[in-house]
Amino acid sequence: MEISHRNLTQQLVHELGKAILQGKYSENKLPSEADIAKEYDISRTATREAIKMLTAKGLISSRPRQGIKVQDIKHWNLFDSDVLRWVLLGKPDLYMLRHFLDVRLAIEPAAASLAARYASDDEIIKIETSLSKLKFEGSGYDDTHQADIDFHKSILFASNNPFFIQLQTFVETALKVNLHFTKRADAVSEKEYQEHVDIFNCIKAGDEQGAFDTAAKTTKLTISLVNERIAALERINKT
Amino acid sequence: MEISHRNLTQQLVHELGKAILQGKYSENKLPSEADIAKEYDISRTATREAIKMLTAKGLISSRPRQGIKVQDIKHWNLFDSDVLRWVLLGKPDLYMLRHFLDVRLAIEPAAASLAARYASDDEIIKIETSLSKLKFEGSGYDDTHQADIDFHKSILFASNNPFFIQLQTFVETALKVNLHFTKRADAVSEKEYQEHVDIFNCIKAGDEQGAFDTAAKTTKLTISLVNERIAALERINKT
DNA sequence: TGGGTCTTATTTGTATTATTAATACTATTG
DNA sequence: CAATAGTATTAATAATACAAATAAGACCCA
Repeated sequence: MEISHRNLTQQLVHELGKAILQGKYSENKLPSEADIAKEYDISRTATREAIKMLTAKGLISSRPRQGIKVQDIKHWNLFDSDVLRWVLLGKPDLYMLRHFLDVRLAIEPAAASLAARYASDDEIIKIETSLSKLKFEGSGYDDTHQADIDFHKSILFASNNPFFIQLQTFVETALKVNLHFTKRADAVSEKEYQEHVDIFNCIKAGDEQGAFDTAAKTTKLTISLVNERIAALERINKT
Repeated sequence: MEISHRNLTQQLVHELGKAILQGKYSENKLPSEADIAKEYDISRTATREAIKMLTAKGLISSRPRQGIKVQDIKHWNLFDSDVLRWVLLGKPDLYMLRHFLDVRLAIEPAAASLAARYASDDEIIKIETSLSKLKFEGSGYDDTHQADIDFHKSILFASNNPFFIQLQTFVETALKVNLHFTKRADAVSEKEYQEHVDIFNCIKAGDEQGAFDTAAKTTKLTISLVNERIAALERINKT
């Protein structure tokens, strides 16, 4: 196999990352460095650097004489956006989507609550801007969903907590990948828009509990929808 | 400077990680690969591999002719336990502690709630075991706190959500580092123990809302303590 | 003078080769 | 049979050379 030009190491990281997450390597054992280098027709140096990057992300480990092994999932840095993308691309299933939604349910109400307490005027304006883009009728599907993503990101940013801020890319990556598979024809509905407005109003008013509750309500609704789909799927599998 | 033998790359990753987080590199600019290699008396190959690992963790970026630069904090993988350790060791301040507690407040009640729904019998037993070690009077300070950490970890594990499970090392690292700075003479108090018991009982009974609330209550108490200390600190700084 | 283009120097990126270190496996020997 | 020494495999490190990218300045021309 060959990979395109420009940053061979980065390319290989991506190729191997995807391959690992697709379960391409049986028994969690990768080929030796030399074999990988040969397979992708690049030097062992570049190969080793790619291996090191994947090691840093917790995906693999390598020891002399033992070779390169895939680590247990509990070591994977799932909050690394690369890893997350590979996971979601590798197994785009409803269960993983629910797991992810459960994290959002933990994160986003908390972030909204913190935003209600700490957001600066600029940060409030940022949230409001993406909210207005969400409403704008003439915009296309992609723009609307980018505005949706920006809305969530700006709330995380406004939390003024570096951990939540770091989760911006986490949420963005997951939302984008999920759109691949749950793409709906309609744009954001009026009801959804109203919920976003409610969240914003609570944040602007400094109502921490209200921001928490309204944000939780929105996410919970999505979760119940996914749970229904999972339940339906399981009924089909049983028969 | 020199670094000890055995896994030079790993050692260098750690040295550079700590140095970066201590703000050792002014203007966010690191020396060139060649200079770093010279400084630590290792080859450029090993240096590059260390650089790649730090790049994978989002700490730095490197481009030809431009050199190696420290990335903006929003790119750091704060949920990587290495990065987290460097952050906490680099700036052991109360503000970062509060930020971390705010994340715990988001994570742990949610995990407890999921555990109440999904925990298997084995996972329940695991939680109970660490709880019993927490109570055992004869155990020393370190053992008690390890049991405390294990209690929180076993709840995360019992959530059966890979994202929360991944946060086990996150919580463990942060709790251990924080103990360095907030070390109290007393062990876990009777009241704290009782709160842990309450959380466990809710999980065992499958009471999702109860597990959420009791877990949140415990963390909120700690947060208010830290907030008081911060407020006191700010009063001192003003005068 | 202003602005675009070319050259050059610097730094990372990649390749190649060799040597060392760690370790699983094997054979030897008491 | 068991402890030990040997052997083979693979990653770890090193040294070196060259390629590619690019920032900065030189240069040219309208």
